[in-house]
Amino acid sequence: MTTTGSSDQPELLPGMARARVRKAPAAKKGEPLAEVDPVAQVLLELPLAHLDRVFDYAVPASMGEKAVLGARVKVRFGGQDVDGFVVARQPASDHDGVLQPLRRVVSPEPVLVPAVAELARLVAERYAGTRSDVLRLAVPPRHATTEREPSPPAPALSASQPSVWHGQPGGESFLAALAAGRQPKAVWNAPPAADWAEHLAEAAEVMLRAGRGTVLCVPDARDAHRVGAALERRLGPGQHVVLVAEAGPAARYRSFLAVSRGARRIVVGNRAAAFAPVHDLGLVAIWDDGDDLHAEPRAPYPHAREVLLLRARAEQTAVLVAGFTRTVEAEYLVRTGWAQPLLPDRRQLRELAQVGVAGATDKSRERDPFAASARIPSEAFALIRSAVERGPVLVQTPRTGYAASLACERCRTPARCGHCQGPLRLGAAQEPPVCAWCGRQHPDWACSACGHRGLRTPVVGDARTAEELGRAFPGVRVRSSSGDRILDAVRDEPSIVVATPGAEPVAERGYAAVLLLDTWLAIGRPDLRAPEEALRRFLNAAGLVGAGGRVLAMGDAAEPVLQALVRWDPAGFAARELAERQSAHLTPASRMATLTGSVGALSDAMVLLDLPEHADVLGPVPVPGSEDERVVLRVPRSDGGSLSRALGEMQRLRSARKLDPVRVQVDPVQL
DNA sequence: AGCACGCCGACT
DNA sequence: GTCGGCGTGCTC
Repeated sequence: MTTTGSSDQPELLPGMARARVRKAPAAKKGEPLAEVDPVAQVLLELPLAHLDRVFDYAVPASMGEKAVLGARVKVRFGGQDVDGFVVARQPASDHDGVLQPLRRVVSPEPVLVPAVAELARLVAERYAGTRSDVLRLAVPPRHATTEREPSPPAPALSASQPSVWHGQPGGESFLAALAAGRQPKAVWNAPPAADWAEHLAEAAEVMLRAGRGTVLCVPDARDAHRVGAALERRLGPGQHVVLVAEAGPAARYRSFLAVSRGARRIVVGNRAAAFAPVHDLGLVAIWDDGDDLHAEPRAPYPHAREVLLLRARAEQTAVLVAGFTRTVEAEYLVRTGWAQPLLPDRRQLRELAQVGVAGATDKSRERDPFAASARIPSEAFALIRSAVERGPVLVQTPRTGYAASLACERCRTPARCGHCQGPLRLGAAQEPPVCAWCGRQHPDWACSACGHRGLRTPVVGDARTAEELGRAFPGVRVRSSSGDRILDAVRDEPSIVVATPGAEPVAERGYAAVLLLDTWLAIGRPDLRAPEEALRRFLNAAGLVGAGGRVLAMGDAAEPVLQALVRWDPAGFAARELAERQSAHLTPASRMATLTGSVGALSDAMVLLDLPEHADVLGPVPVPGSEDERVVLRVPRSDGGSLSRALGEMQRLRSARKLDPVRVQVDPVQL
């Protein structure tokens, strides 16, 4: 109790305020106000949905120059000090009451530029969250020491390098459109052996030479540094920044400031880089947009691709969505005519890599699915033996403990609910399997592909691969890259590299061969995105092959995912996936959202929720491993905006009434 | 989130 | 007769 035994009046006594803010002069009642625009509109850093609006504050004369647009400030709000950003300065306020003065300008550094403030609004609206949550992702924490350093301007550009887009159909016209200041939109599917980092770097280079900036989002810091190296090769030092949290707070803030101050106009980084305040933004690009790392795990759970697309529309920029694979979302951009597809040349493709499938037919697998002979068939050993003489061989193997649940016992097609297409999970003991989305029981489930009635929980892969290969190839160096021991790159010399998906090192001149083991495990996951995700993982490994190398997948050659791999046809695969999603009313043809919370909170949330007319409500179903339940909402894509608005409105109502929290996720990556 | 205002139960 | 429960509302 601060008032105990004291005759002070802490709420009113100016002395207290004076004591606390001695360094920067306090805003005292009666102090004259700034002559120009004495009103600051401040966006408060509060997590409450109903307070996601600006509040007006008086700007004392002493802060008139420092309380610039985008500056961090401290203000008094409801009796306590809160942080915020100045989002506007105005000559007057339309607020009826008397304005509180700003308490302090934390620093005059304009860290929230208007374009990013607007982007935060768009993202918050789209994901039914608050601007303040979005800004926590967008604006890195201040680092005062770093802020005192200047951001040296970029040196002169080095001379142009030859184009790497040369052999890519449509590539040069895309670059020409960038250079001409148009806003081309493209979905690029890289061919095997492509140096994609170099391609992205060149697009940014073209943009920079045309006088505009670029944001490049890649899944992780390793990829960011790879693109950074390519940028430095093409442009010389000091033209770009790598913006990743892994660099630590000071380095991150230093990079951020170099961008916000306009000293750098190319940013490559992970998902948070999508918000980087690049001046004169001309191009936004994303590599491997199917990678889960692009999905922010903190509220409001925005996806970097969606952030970039919102930004492209708001800031009138070009767009490049790139990857070895093509997500259904990217396919949707192509299908609607919004983006142009850039595909590898078919003839060239055959020369770049020879892709095949071996072993593990259904029959042999049924008999003994884990026999080494079935897992690594003789063709694979033969390929390793011949390839390893020419260079490194990559062996991709599923992670140990790879999540798995119900699939057809015979053909391993994931078991889905006939009603809503949700994945089936094991029910309680002695109970039939249940849909994870709508909760319906399926006592007489039968496989939609083969009619078989038996279900299995696929068993998990193993960690013995490296050991096994070491025994089979004595004298060859076998290394592994996975988990927290990830290799960045391997030399161009004979070796076998066993890696889990996403942890594959880059080979200097490409791998002599790439092997994909146990493909059915990834394909058969009971996830909406399992086939798409499996193909993505396979293509990402296969893409690391050197020109003229060989790729061999262990699995069933009739499996559509592997056929798409063999034909190197991610576009065709994405087109079929999209068609299936459309007929099953799944995202991206439909917009989906989940509500998660306690049973009571969920039920009253649904009462407060003013859903669009054509909304489906699935569930609620219990969330495994918690007391909570979850409702899945689904609307036609054209109603996506209404759904987001309705969810936002519901959250504002709930927040104002201090009701138990309900977590809202719009287009959650995992369902 | 705090903090105030405002109508209905068990205490001095 | 009061002290006090936390339901709704406001915070520039």
